[in-house]
Amino acid sequence: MTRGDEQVRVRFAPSPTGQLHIGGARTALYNWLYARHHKGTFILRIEDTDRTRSTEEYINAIIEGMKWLGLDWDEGPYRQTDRFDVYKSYADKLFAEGKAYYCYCSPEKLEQRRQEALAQGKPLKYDGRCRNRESVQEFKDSRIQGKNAAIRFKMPQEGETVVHDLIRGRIVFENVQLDDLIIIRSDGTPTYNFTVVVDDVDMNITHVIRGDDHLNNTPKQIHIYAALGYEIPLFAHLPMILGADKTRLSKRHGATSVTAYKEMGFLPDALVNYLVRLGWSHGDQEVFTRDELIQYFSFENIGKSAAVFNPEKLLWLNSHYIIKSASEKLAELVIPFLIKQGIIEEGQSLNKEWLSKAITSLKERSKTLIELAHLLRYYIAEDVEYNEKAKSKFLNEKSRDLLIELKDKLTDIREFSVEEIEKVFRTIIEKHNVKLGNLAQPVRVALTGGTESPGIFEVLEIVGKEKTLKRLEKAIETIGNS
RNA sequence: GGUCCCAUCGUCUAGAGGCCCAGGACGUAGCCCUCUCAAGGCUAAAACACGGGUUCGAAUCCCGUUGGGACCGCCA
Repeated sequence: MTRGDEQVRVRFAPSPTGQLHIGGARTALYNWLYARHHKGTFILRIEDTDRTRSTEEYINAIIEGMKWLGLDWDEGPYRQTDRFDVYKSYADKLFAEGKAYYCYCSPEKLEQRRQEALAQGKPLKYDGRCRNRESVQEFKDSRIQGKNAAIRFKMPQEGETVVHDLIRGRIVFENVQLDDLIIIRSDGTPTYNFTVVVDDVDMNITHVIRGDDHLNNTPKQIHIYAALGYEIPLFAHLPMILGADKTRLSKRHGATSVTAYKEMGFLPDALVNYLVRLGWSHGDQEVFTRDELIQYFSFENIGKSAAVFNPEKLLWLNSHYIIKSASEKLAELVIPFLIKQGIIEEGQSLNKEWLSKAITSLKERSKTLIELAHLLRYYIAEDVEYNEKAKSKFLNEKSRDLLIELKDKLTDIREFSVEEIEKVFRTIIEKHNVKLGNLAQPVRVALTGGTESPGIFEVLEIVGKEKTLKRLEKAIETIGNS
């Protein structure tokens, strides 16, 4: 049995030194899709061994982000800080077997040597001066003396290491290039390259799917897997996500966290759909349901080159998903945005059916939930504020009589519906021999404050008879006063 | 500097030697629809980085050049 035939076990292993990043989210997504496609296990593991930079807050943010995206995990979240004794025992084992050694070089000394090497244009590699000189006894003595030593892993110094990457194929590394990396710091805590391997071994990970910024770490990790006596997992290194200037996506390119996109009014499905297409494709298809993604996903269709993050396309997908979403669902999602924009009070409830109807009229005009909430204001608020240009262009003597007549006629109709309202409009424009626009635009300004809105009959119906008449009255007064 | 990776429209991509004077999508422009704005429909401009091979034939395979990126930590 080879690795590829085993029950798939994959993991997403973020470090909580920041929010869940767009790039991390895509890595998580690909892991998730791979696991779901193969009916395998998806594990969430928090790599928090950097105690100075990891925070509880970020751990929560990552977990919330994963949940929001709908990427559910089957095991975990495991935390590496809970597993220090595990790493320690593996490190001791390696030391006992002569596969690791203690290093007494101080961080300052090492940094100094690195600088010198850099200045001389030499490779930045640990020179291995502690590699062969330590015996177990000497180590114990040094401990007793209170000297803190780090533990380094003995890398092979000749030959080559081949990484068989599922996306990139065969990649060969010369072992001379490999550094004897530190696996346990002098304070006794384990380092990243060691903990990943130990955890992957312990959790029986079959496929390591991660960003290709880890590609250069892979040969080193392969030797650690081997030293631990574990079969090497299969690797898939994903191309990076870049900013518009083609450098690694970072804060200066704008919003980079999943949370930020949530707050900007994006739908999780839109983000997922956008992210999945950044590097992966299925023919010409652009829009996918989750089930389709799970069904179609495979490494074969993942590209090798880095992708530039394009907010415009995300926006298009988001508007697409908003249009496709049920209004009833959007009615729930938009509430926090209405509160934030001060359109409703916290705890204030709106008639659900009415709100859904209002949203149906606005969906195709909203690229985000923020925009949707903003447009909703003229349906919900008691009053509207006029856009100055719109006011001077449409609320004037030319429209005054039409508005008065409209108001009178609307007052009399029994049913305040699109059909009845339209009849009234038609009667008036025929009588005065004007185009619909001559009446619709002034009414639009009166009802919404501006010149853009859904169909005017629809707007009237949703605003309702009482408010419509009130706003028409106010518009007529405004004309009179100007 | 060393190592590794990558290279099709502005951007995401299709393309597994002939189906490609390169297809789709976002964006851009124009037109249609129309009470406005959208949505939708149609149309247009827009790319195989360069140079050598291999081959009857190359976007596709090989080599080189150039360009970009990542990593080289007692960070992850």
